[in-house]
Amino acid sequence: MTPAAKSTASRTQRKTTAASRAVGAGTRKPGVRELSAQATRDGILKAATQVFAKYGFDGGSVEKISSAAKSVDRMLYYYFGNKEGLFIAVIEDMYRQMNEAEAELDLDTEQPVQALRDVIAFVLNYYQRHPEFVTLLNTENLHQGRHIVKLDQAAQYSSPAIDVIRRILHTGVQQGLFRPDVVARDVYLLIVSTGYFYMSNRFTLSAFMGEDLQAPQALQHWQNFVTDTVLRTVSR
Amino acid sequence: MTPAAKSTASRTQRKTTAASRAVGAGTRKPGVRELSAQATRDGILKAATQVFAKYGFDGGSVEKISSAAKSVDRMLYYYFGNKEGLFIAVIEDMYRQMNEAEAELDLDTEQPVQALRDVIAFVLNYYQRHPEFVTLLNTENLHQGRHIVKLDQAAQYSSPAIDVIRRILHTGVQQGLFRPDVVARDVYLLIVSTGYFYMSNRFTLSAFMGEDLQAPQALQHWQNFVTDTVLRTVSR
Amino acid sequence: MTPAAKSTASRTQRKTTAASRAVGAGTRKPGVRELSAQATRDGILKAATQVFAKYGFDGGSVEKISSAAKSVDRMLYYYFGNKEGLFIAVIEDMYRQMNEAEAELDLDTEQPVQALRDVIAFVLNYYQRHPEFVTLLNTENLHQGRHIVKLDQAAQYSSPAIDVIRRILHTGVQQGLFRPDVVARDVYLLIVSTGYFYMSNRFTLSAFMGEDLQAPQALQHWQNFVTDTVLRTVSR
Amino acid sequence: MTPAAKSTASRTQRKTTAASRAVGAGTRKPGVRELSAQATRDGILKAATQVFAKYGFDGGSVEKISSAAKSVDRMLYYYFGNKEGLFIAVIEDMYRQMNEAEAELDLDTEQPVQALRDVIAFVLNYYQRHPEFVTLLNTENLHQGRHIVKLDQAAQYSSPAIDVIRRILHTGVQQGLFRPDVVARDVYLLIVSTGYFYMSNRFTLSAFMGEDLQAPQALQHWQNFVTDTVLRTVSR
DNA sequence: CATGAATGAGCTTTCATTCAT
DNA sequence: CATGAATGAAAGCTCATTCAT
Repeated sequence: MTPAAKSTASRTQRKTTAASRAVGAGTRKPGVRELSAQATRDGILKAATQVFAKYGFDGGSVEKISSAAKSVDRMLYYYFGNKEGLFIAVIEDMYRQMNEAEAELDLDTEQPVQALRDVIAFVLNYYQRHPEFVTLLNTENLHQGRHIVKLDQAAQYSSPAIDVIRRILHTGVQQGLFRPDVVARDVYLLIVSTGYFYMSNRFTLSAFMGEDLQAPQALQHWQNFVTDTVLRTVSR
Repeated sequence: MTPAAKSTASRTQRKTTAASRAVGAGTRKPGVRELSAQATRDGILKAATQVFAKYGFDGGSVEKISSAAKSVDRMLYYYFGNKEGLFIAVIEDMYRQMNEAEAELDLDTEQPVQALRDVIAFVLNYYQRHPEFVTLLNTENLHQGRHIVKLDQAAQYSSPAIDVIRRILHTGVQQGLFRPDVVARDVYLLIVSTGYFYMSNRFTLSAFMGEDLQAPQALQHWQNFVTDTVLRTVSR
Repeated sequence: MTPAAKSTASRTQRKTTAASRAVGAGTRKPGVRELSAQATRDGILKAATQVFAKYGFDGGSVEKISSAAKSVDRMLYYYFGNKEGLFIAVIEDMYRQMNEAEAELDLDTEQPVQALRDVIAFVLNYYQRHPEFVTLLNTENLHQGRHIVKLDQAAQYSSPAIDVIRRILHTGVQQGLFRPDVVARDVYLLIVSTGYFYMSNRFTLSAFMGEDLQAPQALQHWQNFVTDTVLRTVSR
Repeated sequence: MTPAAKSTASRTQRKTTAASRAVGAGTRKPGVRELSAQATRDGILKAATQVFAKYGFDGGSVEKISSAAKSVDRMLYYYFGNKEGLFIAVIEDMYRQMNEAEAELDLDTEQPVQALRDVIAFVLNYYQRHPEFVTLLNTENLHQGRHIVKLDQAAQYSSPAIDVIRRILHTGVQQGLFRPDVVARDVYLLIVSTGYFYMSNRFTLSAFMGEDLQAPQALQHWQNFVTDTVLRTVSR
C-alpha cells in the first residue's frame, strides 16, 4: 500500500490531494522516518519541476526526474501514483508558490498609480525569475489544461492579483485619476500578457530580432514601456 | 540517392533547405511520379504540422505523423532525413505561411489610426485562426529555439509587420497624431503579446477565470480593449 | 517473531502448516487482538482465494489480494511468509472445505442406485457452485502440482468420495444390481471428469457451440445424461 | 508501419487475421526476404505456443517467448501487435491444428461401433500427445474466453467431431444397434470430458491417488473403460 | 523509386519483497 | 504487534532509426 491512492483511482476520483498528503498527520510530532520521507517526496517534486520545465511533459522522463532527485523511479510511483499525478502535483505546487509570492506584495492602494507600477514590476519580475513557471504553463496548455482540471480546488489557485487590481482601479477612480469604464480583468490580462510573452518567446524573438531581449537594459526598457502603456490606458 | 542528404552531417549543417528541395529540378516539366512524390511530401508536412502542434515535438511520434499522412514511417526519413529535419521544415513552412498572409495585408499608411487598427485586427485574428502557430512556437521555445537557428535564412522570416508599424508610426507623427518617442518594436511586441498570450493560455485561463474567453463577444471585447490601449499609447 | 517463519527455508520445507498456525495456542482463551488478527488472516485468505481463482497465480498480484482484503501488502507476508505460502494455504483451505462438504453427504448405501445418483448430483452441483475450485485446480495443474506436494499431509485431502463409491458398488454387486468387475476409481474419475470439464471449459464450449451450457435446463439435461451413463456402465 | 494492424485497432476491429497475414500475397512467388520473414513469424508463434502452454498467459513473458524463438521482443509486436494478439494467434493456430488432425481421421461410418471406438481413441490420444492444447484451453477459460471471441471466424473452429458422431449414431440407429434417443452433443462432451480431465488434472490426481496415471497400462485401462462406458450408453 | 523487415535503446509502470522502527 | 518507507528487477510496450533489396 502506498501514500498515493491506487493509480487508477487517483486518476478518476482523487480522495487526498498531493498537498494534504504533504502536510502529514496534523499536530502529532513527526518522527525521523516521516521527516526523511517528506524530504524524499519534496526532492522528487522539486526535481520534477525542473525537469518538466526543461523538457516538457513528454520529454521529461521518469528516469530524468528520479536521478535528478537522487532517488529511484519506484519512489515516484510510491508518492505520486504515476507520471501524470506527479505533473499535477508540480502544477499545484507552482500555483501555490506564485500565490504565496503575490500575498507578500505590500501595496498601498491609497496611492493607485504607484500601486499599479508595483503590480506590473512584480508580475514582470516574477516571470523573469521563474522561467519554469512559463514553460510549465505552456506544457499544460499544450495538453489543453487536462491536468489543471484535476486539481482538487482549482478555483483556489485563481490569481488574487486580479482582485488587487480591481481595488487599485476603484481607488483611482474615486481619486479622479482613472477612467471609470476600465475592467480590472482586462488590465490584469494586459499586464500578464506582456510579461509572459516576453519571457515565453525569448528564444524565437531573439533569433529574429537580432537583439538580446534579456539584457538588463532591454528588460528595464520593456518594463517602462509596459508601465507607461498601462497607465495611459487606465488614466482619464 | 534520396532527396534528403543521408550523411550524419545533414543534421548539423544543412546545405539545402527543405523548401529548395521541395521545388524540385527547376524548369524541367515534372512527370506524374514527381507530382505524386510532391503530394506525398506535402501530405507528410501537413500531417506533421498538425501532430507536432497537438502533441509537441516529443509527444508527436513518427508513427502518429506517418499514419496521419496515410503514409509509412520510412517516407518521412526519405523526404526529411529525420524527425528533427521534419520539425524544422514544419517551422519554416509555418513562418512562410504567416509572412504570406502578412504580405496580403493591404494597408493605407496615410491613415495611420485605421492602419494600426487593421494591423491589430490581423494579428489577433491570425492567432485565433492558427492555434497550431502558437503551439509550434511554444514547442520551439521549449527547445530554446534549437531548430530555428538551423533555418538557412532565418532572418528572412523576421516579421515584416514591424516595418509596417514603423511606417505607420512615422506617418502618424508627421500628421501630428502620434508621439514621436514611441519605438515601433515596442508597439509590435505589445500587439503580439496580447494576441499570443490570449490564445496560448486559453485553457489555463478558462480554468481559473470561469469564463469562456474564446466566445465571439469575449474575443471582440479583447480586441477592442487592445486597440484602445495601443492607440492611447502611441497618441499624443 | 512473526506467525510465518521468516527463514528462507520456510519456502522449501515448511514445518508448520497454515492450518496449524491458524489454530493458535490451543485451549487458551483468545484475546480481542488475537480475534481481530484472526479476522485479518481470514480476510486475506478469502480475498486470495477469489483473486487467485479469477486471475491465476501469476495474474493474482499481491496488491490485488491485499486491497481486496482491505488490508496492506505487508500483512500478507506477516501471516503467510510469501505469495507462494499464501497460495498453498488457499489450496489447503479449498480441499478442506470440499472434504467438509462431502462429509455432510448423507447416503443410504443400502440403496446403491439412489446413493450413486446422490453422489453424482453432489459432485456436479459442487463444481457448479464453486467455480473457484475449478480454476484453482487448473492453476495448480498448470504449475504441475508444485504447491500441493508441499501440503503437510497431502494424502489426508484425498477425496473420501472414492471410498463411498467403493462401498456403493460393493453393496450393488451384493444385491445383484451391479457388475462385479467395475473399479470404483474409474467410476469416480468418470463422474468427476464430466462435472469438472463441463464447468472448467464453459467459456470455450459456449463460444463454439452457440448454446448457454449454464442455463438451468442445460445443467439438468447434462446431469441426467451423466447419471444415466454411470448407471448403465455399472449395471449388469 | 507493421504487418500487424495498429495495436489499438487490432484489439477493437481486426481487419486481417493472423492466418491471412501468414499466407502472404497469393499466387506471387515469394522472395527470399518474405520467406525469412515468414520463418521469423512462425518461430515466434511456435515459441509462444510452448511458453504460454507452460506458464499461462500472465506467466508467459514476452522475453521468455522472444528468447525461445531466438528473436527479440520487438518482433513480437511487429508481427502480432501485442501480447494479447500473439495469444489469440496461438489459440487460433491450436484449433486449426486440431481440426486438421480430425480431418485426417478416416472413419467407416458403416461400422458404427468401430467408428466410435476410433473417435474415442483419437480424442484421448490427441490430448495425451498435445498437453499444450489442454493448458492453453485452461488458460483461455481462466480468462473467460476473452480471446476466443476475437477470432475472426470463431465458428469455423467448432469441432467437426460432433458432426462425425452424429453420423455414426444415425447409422447405428438405422442398423438397430444404438438407441434413438441419444444426443450426439452429449456423447461428444462425454468423450471429451474424460480425455481432457484425465490429462488436465494429472498432477493433482497423481498427488492424491498415489498412482502414475500416465503410465501406458493406466492409459490403456482408462481408454478401455471410457470406450466401454460410451458404447453402453449409446447401445440399445 | 519505394518499401517490408528488423533493431536496440528507451519508455512508463508493476512486480514481490525487505528494511527499520 | 504492526506498519510506512524503500527497493531492484522485470514487466509490456513504443521510440526513432537503419538494413537490404
